[in-house]
Amino acid sequence: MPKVETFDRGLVIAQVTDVFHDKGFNATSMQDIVDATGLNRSSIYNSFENKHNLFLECLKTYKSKCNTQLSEKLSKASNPLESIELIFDIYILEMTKDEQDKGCLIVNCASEMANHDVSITNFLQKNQNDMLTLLEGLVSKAQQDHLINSKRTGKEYALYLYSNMQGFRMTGILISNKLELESIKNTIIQTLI
Amino acid sequence: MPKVETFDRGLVIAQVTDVFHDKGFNATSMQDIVDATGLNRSSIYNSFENKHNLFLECLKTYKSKCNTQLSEKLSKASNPLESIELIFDIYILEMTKDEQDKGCLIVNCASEMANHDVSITNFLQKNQNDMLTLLEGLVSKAQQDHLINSKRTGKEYALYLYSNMQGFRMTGILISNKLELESIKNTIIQTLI
DNA sequence: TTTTATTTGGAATGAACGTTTCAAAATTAA
DNA sequence: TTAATTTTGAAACGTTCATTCCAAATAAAA
Repeated sequence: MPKVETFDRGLVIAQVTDVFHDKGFNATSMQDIVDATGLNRSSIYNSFENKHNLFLECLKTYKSKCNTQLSEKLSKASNPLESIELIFDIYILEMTKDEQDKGCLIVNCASEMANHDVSITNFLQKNQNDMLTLLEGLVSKAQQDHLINSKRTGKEYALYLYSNMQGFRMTGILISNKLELESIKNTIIQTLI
Repeated sequence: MPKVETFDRGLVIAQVTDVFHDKGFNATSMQDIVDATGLNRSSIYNSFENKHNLFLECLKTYKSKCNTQLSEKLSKASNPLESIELIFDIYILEMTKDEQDKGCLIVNCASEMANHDVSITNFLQKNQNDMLTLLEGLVSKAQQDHLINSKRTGKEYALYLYSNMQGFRMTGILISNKLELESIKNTIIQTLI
């Protein structure tokens, strides 16, 4: 019976994500979103409820796309230490692609909205847990293979790497020099070996 | 001849900084600032020109207060490696003081506004240079005293530490567990010794 | 083809935004 | 005490904000 959505939901989310990624949540207006998508206001509200929900959906899609891209690349690594290195290589590639980086949507969101909005904070907590679990798995496996030292537990190194990933993404906003970024990466890895 | 400002400019800046620190630039309204200071709109505009200028002044005051606090504490360190450790200890103290941390005003500002506003970007660049210079000085001195290894140059370790400081401040927004934060700090330092 | 459910276009909503205006109040130098 | 100069208070400015409304357009089901 009903008329059906004519637009490509995935494309729209991608377009909106670009805007949010560039300007952040608060500086992005509904008008910006209308302009970026070419959709009518009504269609946006009809399909995404409101700005907040739309942002949350962008966040979730961004996360799952990052995870997909990550596991694709990591599958090509020959060992878990190389996997960890690859994570930073992916970031370096992204940061040096454009002259100035927008940082990580999720890190930026944490800086802007953590502890202010319940649903956002929940998302960030869950994202953090997922990342820590992934990292701990990699570190533990690498420690079993004696690729990473055992001065600290897998949990501790996971936390260290997680903190470094956030710092790395922040640093990349102002520094886009490949050599400097690679130096940071190598120093981070140096701790593990 | 003139009537003179009756309010304490330093206090007002401190009050406004609290609001900006908590909510960020875009989510803070002039009404929030009026409420926080008890001043009249006119007085604010008369004394600080506009919201943007006011924010910039908060940012600069925040930076210089941090630097003052930093050099006070660092002067008590018995050697440059201890100084570096103290930097992270100060952050840990701040992060665990309140249940949930607001992060670093400057890191948050970088995430929200870098590469969007010229005067802000200039401030951030200058702040980054100052921090890197300070860190390089500490590392180089510590290397001369054989407190820090020479696997990498002072510049490289400074960059590593700078990136880690940003990550540390971001991590502290969601994690306020002292043991976890100390573990991260110790792992960061482990690289140097 | 008609019915039914839904998406659209475009205008309108009221609230909140940063900023301005201007007369009144205040203070110091003359 | 007067004159000069600035800060205040309170209201108003025009603009933009997120969101809503409703009629028109649309498309699948009957």
